[in-house]
Amino acid sequence: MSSTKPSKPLFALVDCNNFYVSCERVFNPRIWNKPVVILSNNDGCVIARSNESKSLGIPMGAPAFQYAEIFKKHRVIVYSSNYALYGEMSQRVMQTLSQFAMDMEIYSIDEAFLHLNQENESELDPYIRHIKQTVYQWTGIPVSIGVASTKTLAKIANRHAKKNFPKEGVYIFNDPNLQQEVLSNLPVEEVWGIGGQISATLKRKGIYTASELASADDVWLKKHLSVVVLRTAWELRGISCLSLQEAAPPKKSIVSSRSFGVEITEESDLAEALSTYAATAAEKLRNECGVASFLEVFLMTNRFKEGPSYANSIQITLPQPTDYTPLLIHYAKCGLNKIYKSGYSYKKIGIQLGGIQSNRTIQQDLFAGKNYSIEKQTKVMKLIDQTNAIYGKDTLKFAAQGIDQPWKMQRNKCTDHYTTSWDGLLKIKI
DNA sequence: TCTGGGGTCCTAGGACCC
DNA sequence: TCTGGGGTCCTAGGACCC
Repeated sequence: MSSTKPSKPLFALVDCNNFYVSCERVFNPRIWNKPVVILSNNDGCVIARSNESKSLGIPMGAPAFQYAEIFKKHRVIVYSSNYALYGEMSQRVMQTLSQFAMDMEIYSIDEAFLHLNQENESELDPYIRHIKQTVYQWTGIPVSIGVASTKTLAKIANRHAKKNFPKEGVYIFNDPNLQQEVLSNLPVEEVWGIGGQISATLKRKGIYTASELASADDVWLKKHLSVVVLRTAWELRGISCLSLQEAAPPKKSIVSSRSFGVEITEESDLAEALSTYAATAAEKLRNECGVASFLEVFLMTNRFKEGPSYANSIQITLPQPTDYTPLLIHYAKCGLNKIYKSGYSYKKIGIQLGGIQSNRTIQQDLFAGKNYSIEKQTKVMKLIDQTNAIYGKDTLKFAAQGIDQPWKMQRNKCTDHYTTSWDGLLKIKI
């Protein structure tokens, strides 16, 4: 028998506190300690809130127009979302975190799992606090950290830290009795992976808390729900079923869609918007070094509005997998033409690229002597991508995307692009 | 007037094959 | 009277996440 015992995995979940709000606060100390909310595209609904806004009872996802009174009454500071800023701040946080762990999974724009070595227990707590402190010092972003033997438990530890130890912002599940107590008090729908439908089924079975889910019957869970829920139950028991995904797996599909600033009726306007989203999706596709083998166009009227409604989608198989924007625009417009019906006011259009494979597969055709034009296409797109990367998005774009873009989304309260544009640099008055 | 966008995984069921 | 059975692949749709 081998003498080396495999060390038990230990996961830390690092989660940025009120991330979008915190990003804004880094560049604007005047909004510290004040209620702040960040709105979705078209300034539609609330997607991030400061603690002060949460205390005012403003829920996540609240339509902004329904809360206009409350915003006014409590002088809530309202911003449009500034994704250029948030994306860049996220990179800074992730880069900082990468110094502290051999293995790390970037789970979302504001969350990362770290794989910790099984430290001496007395050293673990100060180490975690050191990570938190360093991220704050280097980026200005406050984070909370939860540590446990599985990802699902680390999520719970993190939430527990945020809720019950906001000052420290750190919680480690290292006492089984305390862990059991936390799980007993945690409603099952707050467990990671348990949403509305599943929790409703669980409650019909008399399972209301995380600890009841942990001790539920495996066979029943598998039969009436799924292996996903079964895995979650195991994770709650401390058996790690979800491993760290260090490298982001290649994307299987890429979506680009937006609601319009104003509703539009003409096919020509829809085509402009669709071409723009096709160009965005194609750029993402090239960043992934992928080519798409089919695309889907979808189109819809305002689902919240009374009156005639229409929604449709169409899938188009491309003659050959490609990442070439003009071709994707062409086929997207063909799709639009097939599903467009006049007489409706449209609210949203979008494109999904699917059947994504590595672009190396297709480049082999180069050597076969056929399709030599692919080489040209690749050159052209590379040039455009590089130009836009250096001089800013849309420095070069396709005529099909339109000039006036009347459909463009509204972002009336957007802050400057402090970190990604020369014009956005902070100015200091002396 | 005004209600986001972008992903993943799993499962059931149909098509198809031998 | 009589209508196999088992396996695989694909797709649509459901559920969930941030």
